[in-house]
Amino acid sequence: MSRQLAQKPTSSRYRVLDTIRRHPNISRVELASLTDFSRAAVTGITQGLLDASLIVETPLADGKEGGRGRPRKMLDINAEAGYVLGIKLSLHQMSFSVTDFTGNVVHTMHLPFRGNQNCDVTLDIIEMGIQRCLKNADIKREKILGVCIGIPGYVSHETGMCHWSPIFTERDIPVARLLQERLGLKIFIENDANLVTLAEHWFGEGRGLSCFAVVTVEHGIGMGLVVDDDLYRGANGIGPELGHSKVEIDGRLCRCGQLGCVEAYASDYAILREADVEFSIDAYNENPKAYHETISKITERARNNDEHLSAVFKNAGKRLGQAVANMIAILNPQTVIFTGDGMRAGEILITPAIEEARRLKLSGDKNETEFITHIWGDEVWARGAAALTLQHIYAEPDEKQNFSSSKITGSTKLKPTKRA
Amino acid sequence: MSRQLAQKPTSSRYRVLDTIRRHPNISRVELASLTDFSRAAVTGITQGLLDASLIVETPLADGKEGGRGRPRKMLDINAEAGYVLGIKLSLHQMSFSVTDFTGNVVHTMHLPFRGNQNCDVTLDIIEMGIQRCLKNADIKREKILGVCIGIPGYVSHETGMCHWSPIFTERDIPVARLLQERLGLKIFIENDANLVTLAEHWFGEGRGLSCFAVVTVEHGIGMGLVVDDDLYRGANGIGPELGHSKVEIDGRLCRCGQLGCVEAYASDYAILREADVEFSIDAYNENPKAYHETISKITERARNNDEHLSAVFKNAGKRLGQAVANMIAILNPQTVIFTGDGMRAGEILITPAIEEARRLKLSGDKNETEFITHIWGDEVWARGAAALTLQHIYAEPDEKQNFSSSKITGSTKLKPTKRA
DNA sequence: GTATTTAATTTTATATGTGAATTAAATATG
DNA sequence: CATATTTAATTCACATATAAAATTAAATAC
Repeated sequence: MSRQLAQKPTSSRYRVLDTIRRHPNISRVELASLTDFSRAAVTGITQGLLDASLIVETPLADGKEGGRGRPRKMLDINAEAGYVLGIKLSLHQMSFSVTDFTGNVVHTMHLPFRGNQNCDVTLDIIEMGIQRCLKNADIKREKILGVCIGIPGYVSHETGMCHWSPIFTERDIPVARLLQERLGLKIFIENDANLVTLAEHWFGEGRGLSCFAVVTVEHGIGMGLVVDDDLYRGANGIGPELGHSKVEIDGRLCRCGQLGCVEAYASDYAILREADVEFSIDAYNENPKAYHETISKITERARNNDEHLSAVFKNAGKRLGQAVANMIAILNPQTVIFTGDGMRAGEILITPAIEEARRLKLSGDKNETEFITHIWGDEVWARGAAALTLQHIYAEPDEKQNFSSSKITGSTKLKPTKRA
Repeated sequence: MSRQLAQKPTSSRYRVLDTIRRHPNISRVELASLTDFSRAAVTGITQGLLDASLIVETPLADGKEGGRGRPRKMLDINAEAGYVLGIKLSLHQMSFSVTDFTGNVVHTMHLPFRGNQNCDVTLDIIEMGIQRCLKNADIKREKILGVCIGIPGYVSHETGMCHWSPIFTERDIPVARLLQERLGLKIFIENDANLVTLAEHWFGEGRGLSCFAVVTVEHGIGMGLVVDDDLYRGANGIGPELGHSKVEIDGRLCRCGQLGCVEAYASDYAILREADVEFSIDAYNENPKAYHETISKITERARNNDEHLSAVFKNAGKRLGQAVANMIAILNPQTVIFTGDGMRAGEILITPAIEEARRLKLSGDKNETEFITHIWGDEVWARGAAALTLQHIYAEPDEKQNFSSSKITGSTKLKPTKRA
């Protein structure tokens, strides 16, 4: 069991790279004060990173006027130091994205796909998709530092196992190991909501926050949690969940078989059910495309003041707010970020949710939890996949220069043989 | 703002001390393998700890037969390396306990006390109590390594501030600083539920678990959470809570002013209310002793099959179980430990709670959350206070032998006058 | 009594860091 | 315009923590 990133990494290399990432166009002196390293140490560490081409010296950015004294030499992450392949599995398609070393998406590709198939078939498609994506993006395989796959369901990042997912018919699949054997690339897997959460932390509304929750509203209600600047992964690597907390004991039937889960009130299938649309709970699996179209149609009608439908959305929102209020009452995060496809419904769902969550909040509470809604682009999960992979790359030890090569590399950098 | 233990400590000293604590009567070789230090490093580090008298060499414990080869020299925490003073503030009394360096309680003392008084008065009593407790225990002040105070309410360990507590009339009191100034001792403060949680982690049912929740049932419903072997302290240092999560939207009135909180169903005042006892919500503050006696009486009657009362307890338990089920659905901890004074009600409250929590659990879930009930002794919080203080002591750097004492102090430590 | 085994320590080497002094490269000033 | 000043970055000397290998220590097995 190759433990992946069991501890939050604290190597000097990680700290410096992470600080440069969060403060682009930074000087060594600023780095020293932000990282609490001495200037001397920063010189050494950045030299190593420059040698490895992970960072580059860049001109002083506009607006940062230089005063007196020796001008600062600014540093930045080298976007071309390598690339990350992010893959998202969902029930109706696979998405492939290549991001550069700063987490920017440089190429995206979608493959049609029917989930809930045999594991080998799915892995075949993934493998094929990776080849095609790299070819389309015109990126050499050697430049890929890692592949990260976002999977809905119970996924343990640490062990690389997928314990259960709607994507696979089997349980407990060692996805990371199997793909590593097929491809010879570093493979990471993670729950899809966690990837979104990580993306918010690195690039989105969670920047600078050390304790916040993300609520994703889509086909189901997902959740991610950052605690102490780290993803909360719960026991056995199974992270936090919101969808199956109860908003009404023994209430509506949920697709999990339980009664009263918030998903049974606020997810898209629950909304369809309340809207009296003739879709069964399994309709999504049977024809995801038609399903999505129906959702869009209904959302549009609710927006246009269809009385019944807007009441349905409002009530779904209230129920979501109740679940979120409970989560806040328990965890007291700084901020709750709402995101996901369901945000397309916009105010008709989220405004009632936030109102209800505020209404149920302990009054007189000093530390007000802040609510943010964030309509994500399709590439958010890919940036999360990049962030997760880059965390690992940042944490790797410097690869020592192999001085034994051919050329007599001159004296400049060679240490004089120790002890005269 | 002196940050207290912002990061989980990882100094070699901490790792070794913590490992010895968790594995009493351990040899250096075992230490090396458990800590991942080399044997050489362990020799050095333990030597330093022996010099500082924080650990001692002890004879091989029974049952650990020595085979061939050089016999192991076993190590243990030196119980007499120093003492910790733990103080618990509650509305009707203050408790003072002295624990030794292993966290064993060596002396306990209670002072009658009426909470909700002026801060200065309370601090006076604390100061007086500390003096008296040390005298009674016959422990010299110099042997006290730190004082840790458990306070109900919103307490930030990191800043030493008490933002709100039923104990004080004022808000935002820098308790740690004020007492430090009065006493010249290291002062730590922490939420009382967190101390119980820490005690479970170090000494109780949480040993060896890295992610578990503690639910305390007393006058209110409290909660503590250990994530990744560390106390979860939420945003602004305000930790997790369970009491004000809702089990019925717009249900019963809670003393917090909200409707439907689990406290309004399962705490002792809620039980009194349901039992139709003529106690107001404020009765506790007015006469805690009589209040406790009433609770005991009612509990006894319910145990003896008073039909109405046992239904009241059963329903309270179910409500508690519903809140716990939601907490589990959200956080997915390995284990939930029930504890607190309310455990005296025993099966008539907790059995229905656990049954209800199990009933509402996502079925087919691989990782079953385990439920444990733990009837604590009165000294649990004191051991938590000890654990918290010892964490800090463990993390301190070794105090270097001061070689400069009498002999020719000379130039060694003096900085040369700047710039020759 | 000697070989073997296991534990602990010592020795030597190395990595990583700090603080002080130095070097570098600009602006400010008389 | 030469020089002082300022700020950034680097180099140097030293401290510390750790590991790997060799050595010493203390027991049992034969």
